[in-house]
Amino acid sequence: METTEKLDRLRDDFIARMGVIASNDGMPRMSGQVFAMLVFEGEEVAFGDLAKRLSVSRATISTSIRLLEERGLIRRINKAGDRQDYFQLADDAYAAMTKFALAGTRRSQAEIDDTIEKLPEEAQDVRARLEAFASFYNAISAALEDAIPRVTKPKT
Amino acid sequence: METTEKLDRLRDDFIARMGVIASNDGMPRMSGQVFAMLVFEGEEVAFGDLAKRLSVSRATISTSIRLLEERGLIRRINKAGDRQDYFQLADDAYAAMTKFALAGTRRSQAEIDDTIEKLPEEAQDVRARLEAFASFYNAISAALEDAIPRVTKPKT
DNA sequence: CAGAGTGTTCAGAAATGTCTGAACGCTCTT
DNA sequence: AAGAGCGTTCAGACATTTCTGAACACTCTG
Repeated sequence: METTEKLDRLRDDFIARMGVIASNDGMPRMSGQVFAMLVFEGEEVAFGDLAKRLSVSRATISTSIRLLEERGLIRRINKAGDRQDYFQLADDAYAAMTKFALAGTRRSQAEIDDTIEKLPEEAQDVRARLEAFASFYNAISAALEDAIPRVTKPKT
Repeated sequence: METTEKLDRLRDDFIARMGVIASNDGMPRMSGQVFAMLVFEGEEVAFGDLAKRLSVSRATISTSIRLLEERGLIRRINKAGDRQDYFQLADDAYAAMTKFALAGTRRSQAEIDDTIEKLPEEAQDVRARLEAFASFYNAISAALEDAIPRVTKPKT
């Protein structure tokens, strides 16, 4: 068997799995697959190739890419003399991913804190329980924060 | 205004928000709402009351509860002389939640590692990129692991 | 300037996820 | 035994998310 063919099968399998993982994490499956493709390839991949190799319409690629760009996970490259857009993993994709998760836990904590503030004085017991819940999100946030430097690409 | 009414409004608002948070985290909205209700109430809540106060069928409560029990977030209580089941937050609900998230990141890492193992020798560059991806999940896993003791309820 | 190629948008189709109502097995009461 | 009340299951209704195809604006080429 060709080593190229083998790599192709492996890549497709990898992409499929990452799609599932993405959708478990509350993210569109397709965005996970685009991300996986870029991880696997390393080199810049053209917009049109993404659609072709993932067997999906250009419209879908467009919206998937918008999400990934918004989160700072990929970057768009404009090659001079080529009308197509190319894409590549962002420099600090993993740090960006962690920061995004962190923003989520912070937001959750803020929602709880907001409820706590509105509680009447008498509801001491409710307050204590909500504070425990908020502490949980706080601990997770702290953990993610600690992780950021560890996932950040060391400067070369 | 009655302080009880105010609490009721606050509770409903809290429950609604936690439903949204749950669904953002890739978990059924209803499970998040049941969880929120139990956090807010503190005391045991009857199966029937959950359905009534969340305006949802008993079937829905049954499946929501199954999920929460499987994840170790709540516990079921059988009161002698009462045919209804009651529910309460599990002792270490937040630790269980963290462990569940940890299991997810570990699984993701394992999927990547599995692909890495199958890579042919020649594909050094692909290997390096997948390893970076796996390291990311590894760092997050480590961070969550560190968080477990911090979210665990201190023994009284 | 006409034509081909690009990425984006959006209404609607398709797929997926979630909720319900009815049927069921169980236990307790009468 | 019969009946009432409980939690579970599952097919189907419903709602939401995700994908597509067509229309569009833009740019480059001939």
